[in-house]
Formats: sequence, C-alpha cells, structure tokens
Amino acid sequence: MPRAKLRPERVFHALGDPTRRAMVERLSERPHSVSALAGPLGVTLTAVAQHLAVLEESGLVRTEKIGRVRTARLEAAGLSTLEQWIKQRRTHFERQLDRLGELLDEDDDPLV
Amino acid sequence: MPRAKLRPERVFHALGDPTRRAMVERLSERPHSVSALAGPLGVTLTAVAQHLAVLEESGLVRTEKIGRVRTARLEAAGLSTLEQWIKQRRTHFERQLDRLGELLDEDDDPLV
DNA sequence: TCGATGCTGAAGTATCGGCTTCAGCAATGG
DNA sequence: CCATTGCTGAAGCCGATACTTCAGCATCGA
Repeated sequence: MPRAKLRPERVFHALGDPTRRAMVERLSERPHSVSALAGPLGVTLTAVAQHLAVLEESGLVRTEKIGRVRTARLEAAGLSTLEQWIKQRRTHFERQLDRLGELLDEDDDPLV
Repeated sequence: MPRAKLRPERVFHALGDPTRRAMVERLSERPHSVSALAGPLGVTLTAVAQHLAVLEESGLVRTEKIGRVRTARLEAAGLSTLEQWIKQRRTHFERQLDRLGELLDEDDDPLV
C-alpha cells in the first residue's frame, strides 16, 4: 500500500463512522491486530478489515502485515490534517467577528 | 430549538458529508440564509434545511428565523469539541511513543 | 505434519442518508 | 391586496455503505 492522500475530505468521512472512531481511539493508545480490534467491537474480522482499509486511505492509520498478523497503528499526520482544517475555519470565523466589531465601533460617529 | 449536545459523535458525523462541510466553510466566513447557502451548492432549499438540522444538532451551527428568513451562523463551541477530541487522541498517542522510547532506552543496560 | 489461528476476497443483504418533488404557509413589498 | 420570496413538512427514491456469511489460504506452534 503506497502512502495515502491526507485530504480532510477523506479524514472526516473516515471518522464519521462510530465504529471507525472507536477503532481510532483504541489505536491512539497502542497498535492492535485486526482480531484485537474486532473483539470489543462485536463485529467480524472482515468488517474490521474493511474499516481499516478506509482508515488507511484517509491517512489516519498505517497497517503492516507480519506473518499472518496485520498490525494497525495510528498515523499522527492524519490528526494534523484535521487540526489544520479546524484552524482555518476558526481563523475565518474570528475575522468575521473582527469585522463585526469594527462595524459596531462606527457607532461612535455622530449619526446626525 | 434548544441548545445542542456537543458530542464529538455528532460533530464528526455532521462533517462527514461533503455538502455539510462546504456549508460550514461558507458559514465560517459569514452567516448565510438558507437560500444563500443553497445557491452555490446546486441543491434544493429542502436539502439545505435538512443539512442545517443535522449541523444544528451537532452544535456546529446555530440558526435563527427572523420573518421568513432563517439565518445560520457558525458556533465556535462545535469546533472546540472537535479540537478536544483530537487533542486527547494525540495525547494518548504520544504517551504511546514515550513508552516505546523508554523501552528502547533500556537497551543501555548491559545485555550480558 | 496437522490443527488452530489470523486474515482475506467475493458476494449478498439491509439499513441509512442525501436528495428530490410537491403542496402548503407566512412574510414581504409594490 | 396580490404576487413574489423564503422556507417547511411529508413522502418517496435510490445509491452508498456497514455488515454478514462462506470459502479459502498462509502461518504458526505443538
């Protein structure tokens, strides 16, 4: 598997699903095998594998198969992609508030 | 509509959809009416209204109807919810790396 | 070597979610 | 007061997707 794209597009979609979010939460603590992930989730290995594929495409997770065990670990860059998107939204949002502030300040001018 | 829940659960689901993400991006710049949002998106007013309902439930957006116009604006708290979730994941992730570091440090001990 | 373990691929099902249409209603403005 | 504008509710369509089962295959360990 080559390295993934890291578009916020995919990251948000990946985290939109509760099961995948749960997986990411587990993976943020330590790497897990497919079956280790499946256990607590109460889904089949196949389901987990499918979710892992999505997570991997999003760039949030990296997996590596050694012998018959595939180990998945969190990829920090994925989180950064998210953070960047949020930061940008917040910047625009604050600019918006600033403009509003300026407008209100103009009330200092005499209206008549 | 009373105030929303602010669970990361809902926020991620809300942002998982491309159309809603586009709406949030527009709203981060300035508030918009339902029809103002609909225009560039090429969807019906109904669709936008449905998306707004989801966004509002997630706490990302607040809307207010004045006369016949409903105005939607971004709610900063929603973004914070996201940021917190990410921060927590990152914290766990780094703890994981730290533990790994300690393990490797033990190589300093004589092996024989 | 043989059974158990861990995973994978293909294929099908069923639920969900995004979208539309249509019919209506309230506010606006000339 | 009437036409226009802006939105809403109900209902239905359809494609996406989360999940399953089943049949394999490779690896590991005794």
